[in-house]
Amino acid sequence: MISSPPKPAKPKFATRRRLIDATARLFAEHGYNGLTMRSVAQEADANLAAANYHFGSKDALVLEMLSERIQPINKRRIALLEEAKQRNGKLAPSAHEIFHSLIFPIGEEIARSSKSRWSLAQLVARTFTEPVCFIERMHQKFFSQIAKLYHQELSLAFPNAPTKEIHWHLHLAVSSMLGALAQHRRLRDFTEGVCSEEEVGEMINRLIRFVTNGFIMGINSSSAE
Amino acid sequence: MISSPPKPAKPKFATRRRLIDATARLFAEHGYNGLTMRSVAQEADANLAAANYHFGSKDALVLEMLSERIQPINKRRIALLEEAKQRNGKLAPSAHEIFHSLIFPIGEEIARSSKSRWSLAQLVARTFTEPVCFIERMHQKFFSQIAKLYHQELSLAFPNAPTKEIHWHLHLAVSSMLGALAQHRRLRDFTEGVCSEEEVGEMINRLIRFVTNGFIMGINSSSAE
DNA sequence: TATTTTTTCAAACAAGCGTTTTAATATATG
DNA sequence: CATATATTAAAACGCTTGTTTGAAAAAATA
Repeated sequence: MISSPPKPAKPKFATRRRLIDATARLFAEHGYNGLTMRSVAQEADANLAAANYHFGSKDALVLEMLSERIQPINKRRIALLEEAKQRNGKLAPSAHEIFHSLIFPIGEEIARSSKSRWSLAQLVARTFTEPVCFIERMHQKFFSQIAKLYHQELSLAFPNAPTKEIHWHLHLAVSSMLGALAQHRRLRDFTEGVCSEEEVGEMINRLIRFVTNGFIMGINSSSAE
Repeated sequence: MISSPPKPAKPKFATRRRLIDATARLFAEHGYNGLTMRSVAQEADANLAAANYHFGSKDALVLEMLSERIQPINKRRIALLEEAKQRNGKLAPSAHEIFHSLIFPIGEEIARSSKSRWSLAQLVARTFTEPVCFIERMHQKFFSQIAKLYHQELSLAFPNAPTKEIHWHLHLAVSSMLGALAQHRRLRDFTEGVCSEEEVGEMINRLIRFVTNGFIMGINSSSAE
């Protein structure tokens, strides 16, 4: 018994962890209003009061969960963008590289979250659709700066395109990305079983090409005019 | 007083009307779970029990509202599609005509609903995002057949493209449409005031071109390979 | 080991939910 | 006008919500 582990896998913050993970799953599936403290407690196998003890309120719990899931994705986006810029030397990254850096990180995270794979896709999409005002504010805090960055980068890639055109098409591209993430779980139904939502990588690659094509064609036809 | 109106604008179904309209506004803004019977009653300037009296339940009320708003759009879609087919004679409609018939009717309805213009855009988008199961079922009833129709039409327009590719790209196109509708109200913020959400017609036209380009380029590169 | 701090747990709180009930009122019909 | 029907209105019904409480249990510290 001497070789028994000195610290028996101490579950110090285990409850906190389980609460956040349960919140992520339930928020993705039911949205903010459909998520209840009791459902979180049950899903996390914790007491009803645990969430309020650890986070103070429902809002704070959801906010904590969202920033934990979204911040890494944004960091990876910026990293991939920098990578592409350095790879190309002084040349501006191509539209495909830019949209790859925008969309690919979400695919990575979806693949990483082993169980209930496409719940993260729903979660990201729901961040944009949820009407609760504090989520809107948070999303603005998380995404307004990164949107500015992408607009800037696309302006360098398409120096002849008017600023307004870039704004319009970037908006369409981002909206398409979010729509595709939100609708991903319906892929099988929508295609009558021809396509499966298991193929996350394929969907991400197709999505990147789709918005890249839409963007390039739209920008070119507007500046050619 | 002889010329007084014989029927003083009898408000027979006026309450019913106001209840449905209020439900549409509140459902678009807050979703199913965020919509309460009390908020509907207040918005419609009616008694709390009125909605249950006229419709029986919250579910029935929302269902009635949804079918009333969505069915005309679908009918217009089919009409525009038929129109394009007859205009082209034996030739299959182009991708642009097909996606025009899919997306344009929503723009028409948004323009028709004078006040709170983009609430219908949110409503349509929410129909696809809402997690409540009965809405999913209803949406399936309303949209599965029309999805089949569009797949069929696109197969005629692109006879060399594999069925799976058409399914994938149609799914991406529809997702993009829904994403753009859901995000439309954020256009001004997202573009830092450069673009305004008032320009519904412009956004619809841009959206049609965007998804048409994404679809055509994707399909061509897949069948060329 | 004794004591302090942190975490869990069951129970209860007021507030809001959809729905029902019952009576009053307006409208249409004979 | 009288009577039957349709609609409105206020109050209450159980039930669920987020949050709080106070004591028990566990963990950490000394």
